This record gives sequence, C-alpha cells and structure tokens, in this order.
Amino acid sequence: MNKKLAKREFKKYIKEKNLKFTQQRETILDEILNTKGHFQVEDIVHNIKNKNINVSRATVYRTLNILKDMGLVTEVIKFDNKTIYEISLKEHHDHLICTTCGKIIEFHEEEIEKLQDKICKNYQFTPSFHRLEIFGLCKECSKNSNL
Amino acid sequence: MNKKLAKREFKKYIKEKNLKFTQQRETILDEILNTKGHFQVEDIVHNIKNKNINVSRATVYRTLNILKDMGLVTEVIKFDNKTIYEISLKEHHDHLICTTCGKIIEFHEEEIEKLQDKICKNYQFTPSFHRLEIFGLCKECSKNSNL
DNA sequence: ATGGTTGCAAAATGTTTGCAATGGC
DNA sequence: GCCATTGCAAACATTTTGCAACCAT
Repeated sequence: MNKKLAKREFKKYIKEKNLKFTQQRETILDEILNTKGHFQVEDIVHNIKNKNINVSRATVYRTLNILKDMGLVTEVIKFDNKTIYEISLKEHHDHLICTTCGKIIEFHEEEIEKLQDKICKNYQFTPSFHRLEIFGLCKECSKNSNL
Repeated sequence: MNKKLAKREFKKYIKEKNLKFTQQRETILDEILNTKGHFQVEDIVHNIKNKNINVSRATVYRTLNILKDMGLVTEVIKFDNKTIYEISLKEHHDHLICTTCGKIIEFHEEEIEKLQDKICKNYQFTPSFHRLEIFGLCKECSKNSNL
C-alpha cells in the first residue's frame, strides 16, 4: 500500500462511519505518512508544531484511535511505558528492540506467522492482530557490555 | 521451579545485591506466588489489604522491579494501558488475549521459540526476553459476535 | 550504627473526557 | 443548520520519586 492509497482508504473509512474529513485529521495522517518507520504520539505533536495549522494532543490521540480502528496504524511496541506506533504500509513484520540504545530492528518470518495461525485454529481463536517483541541487546550494545 | 525454590532464589538475589529481606518484600512475593496465573499491580495491593502487615503501592512497584530484574516476574501482556504480570514458575509460554471478554489463553510452541533464536542469531542480537501477544476473539466471543 | 527500605504525598507520564466554541457537509 | 470535531483544561490511570522515619543486618 502506498501513501495515496492510504489516504484514499482513510477518506473512505471516514465517510462510511459518517465522520468528517477535517484539516486536523488530514494533517495528522500526512505527518504519519511522512514519518519513516516507527513513531510516538509526541513525535507527531512535535512535528506538527511548525505547520500553519494547530493540532492539539487530544486530537492526535482521537485520530490515532480512528486509524487504529481501521487498521491503518498499529501499536507495535509497548516499552518503557511508551507506545510505539507504525503505519501499515509495508507487509506485516515483528521487532527486535535493544533495551540499551533503543534501536528497533524489523524482521519477518513467514514460518512464525503460519505457526500462529495453526495455534489460533487449535483454540478456535479469531486473531485480529498480534505483536511479537524480542527485547535484548543489539550487536553493538552486546559488544560494549562485554568490555 | 516451585514456590520454595522461587523464594530461595529471591533471598539469594537479595543477598547478592546487598539488599534486605524485609517483611514487605516477603509479603509481596508470597502474594504473587499464591496468585495463580496472571496478575496486575492492583491485585497485589488489594489482596495484601487484609493482611496484618501494611504494604504501600510504592513498595509493590519497587519490589516488582527487583523481581523483574532477577527474571522471576515478567510483564507478559500490555493491553488497555495496563500491564499484566506473571511469575516464571512454569515453562515459558505466550498468550492469546480476547479483546472482548479479556480471557487469556496460554500456549507454548517450541517451533516458534526456535525460529526466534534463529532470527536473533542472524542479527547478532542477544535476546533477554520476548513477548508474543495475539489479540482477537476467543471461541465464545467469536460465536456471540456472529449472532 | 549504618545504610538500605518504607510510607506518604507529590510529581511525572501517558491518555481520556466534559464542555463550549467551531467548522464540515 | 445540524451534528461531529476541536482545543482546552481537568480528570484519570499508572508509575516514579524525594524525604524523613524506620528497620534489617
């Protein structure tokens, strides 16, 4: 999925739910689409500060809830009492998180996905989304901790 | 690992780190050991209310941090802005979480664990712990949502 | 006796909400 | 014009922290 399509999907969803396509919502979505990779609420709030339109933190949260509901944004990491989001433009993947430097490495392992499906079937569980976080030390921090 | 051993390990860790084995810490550990399955901070605080010893919420948090550091307690689920903990008495496992009724189903899939190790090796990443959460609808809630 | 620990209240975070004013459609 | 949306501040929830009194060793 690309940015244009994402925006179209958003407008479609907005219309379906009888919501409104406001300047604030557009600004927030644009900002998220321009953010490469992972982001936090503060990033969005901060980056919009320089724009000619004002968007409050509350509106960012409210818009994120819409984006989560429609599945365009996912809470991919919960770490350090923070939520890290990601826009679903790429194929699904999971994360390695370095607890020392905070680096995030993405990986995709089809075999793990398949096994998860198998497990859900076993339990007659209907999955909507999942999150696999592996915490530890990245290559560099691993080296440094051995010194 | 059983309860007795867990307690012994805790005392050992406490001694190693030059900390103190206080009544509060013992009470909290006992409470956690008696809690079957998952628990939240409020559960512990609430359950200790009836005891003859008083333990403040702050002390529960501080003790949980020690238990997390030594690996005896893990933050297994982050959902709904809440943290759900678990004591590591059983073998490692992951969770299916029903977003409607809150039911938690545990599962263990050795194959997934192996694949994770493989991935970490690939990235020269040193894992310390991981968390795999699959959110969705349990069997019962799945049925009800089809009505 | 010493130095870690506790409880308390306050503070720090992160997130949600009530309400009056505003603005899409 | 209707009704959703916004900004603001307040509320809320969770977790951390400063400090004086306390207690395990």
